[in-house]
Amino acid sequence: MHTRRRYHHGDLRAALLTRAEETLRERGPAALSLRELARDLGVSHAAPSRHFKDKQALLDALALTGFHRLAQTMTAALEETGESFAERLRAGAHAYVEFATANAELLDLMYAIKHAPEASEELSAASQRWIAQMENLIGDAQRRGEVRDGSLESVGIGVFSSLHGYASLVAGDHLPPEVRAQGLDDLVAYILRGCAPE
Amino acid sequence: MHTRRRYHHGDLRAALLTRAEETLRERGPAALSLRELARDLGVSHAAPSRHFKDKQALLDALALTGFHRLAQTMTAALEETGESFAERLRAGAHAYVEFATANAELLDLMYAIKHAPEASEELSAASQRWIAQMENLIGDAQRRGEVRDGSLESVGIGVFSSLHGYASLVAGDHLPPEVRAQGLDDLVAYILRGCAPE
DNA sequence: ACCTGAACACCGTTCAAGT
DNA sequence: ACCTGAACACCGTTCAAGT
Repeated sequence: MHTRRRYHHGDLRAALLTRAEETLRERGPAALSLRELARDLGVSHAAPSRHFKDKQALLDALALTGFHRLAQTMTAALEETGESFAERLRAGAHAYVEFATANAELLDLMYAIKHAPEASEELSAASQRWIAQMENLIGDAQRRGEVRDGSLESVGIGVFSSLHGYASLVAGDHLPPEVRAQGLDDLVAYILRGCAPE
Repeated sequence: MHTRRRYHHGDLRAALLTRAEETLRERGPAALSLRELARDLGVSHAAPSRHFKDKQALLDALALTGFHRLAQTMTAALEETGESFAERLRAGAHAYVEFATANAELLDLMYAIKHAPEASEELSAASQRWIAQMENLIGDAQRRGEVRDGSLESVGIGVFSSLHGYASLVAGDHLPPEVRAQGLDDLVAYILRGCAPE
């Protein structure tokens, strides 16, 4: 029992990320401090630097885990639904908005402007993965004749923008209550109109 | 000449906001420090607290100036264009995206989740002003028969979401280059389809 | 009214040193 | 490899005191 944990409880890197996400969710990004994380995990304040070269590196890693979880959520949601574009879009939209509201601060971090140059490559790849996911969805629907012709980009840009914009506005609590109530259903109907064949 | 400025150069509050926006733009939000602002303006580090009760209050005030400038920009853009919905939408979309790219960090701040409770009322009022602006635009277009019937909210939600989402994605550099090139034109066409009468 | 100066309790980061 | 302890140069905030 005493050889299992050498200095701390096993995997400091993972523990830091987990704890960081908790405080991010509970007390916001401004409250995130490396020293406090170290204190909470019973480790010296210099220990985190073994795993993250600086604070930004930890934030970048946190954002990356967010994208991975988002991709999983989306995939799971799309597997559990029907084949029609309307059903798949609705499922995807619900999953994205649910993730956004359940992880509002993390979503902010994921799409934050300031990322370290080293991490930004990995991060933008991750952010473009769900764009690709949506593009696949659109491509399939085009082949089924449920979405208008045109390049994936030209049809997709509206879908990404609508979904991301709505999720951001809802997560940030920037929509008046009248809009929020029926909002997602209205949005899906609007997206379907924007995608409908001519 | 020596009675004009007592301790500093006249209006510390305005000077703080101006300087803060400069460093926000040039070095990002993490680089914003009250002490450095005070140093730059040749004033003691405790002076800012006379005008902003804490750092968050300064950030909130900065976000508010952003909303005011955005509203001005939008109004100006809409005054210089034609009467058709297509023209007005295009003008508004261009203005919003231009503002977003020219003030990317500020936009992040404006829509940040974490605002002080006292300021959030004023801020959400400001954020809902441009939503109202868009709703007016939509209402006018409905009366002209250029936009489908339905409540302003149900038609508007798609327009806000699309515009805000696209602006955020572009400002944050989260769109692949292929998409960015023709993106705004594609987006406007998509929004028009989503709004078109049945 | 508006600002200063000192004080307090925090930060992030680095680096020799320990195991 | 992984972590500690001390050190350095910063922070935000508060508060008596000055003009």
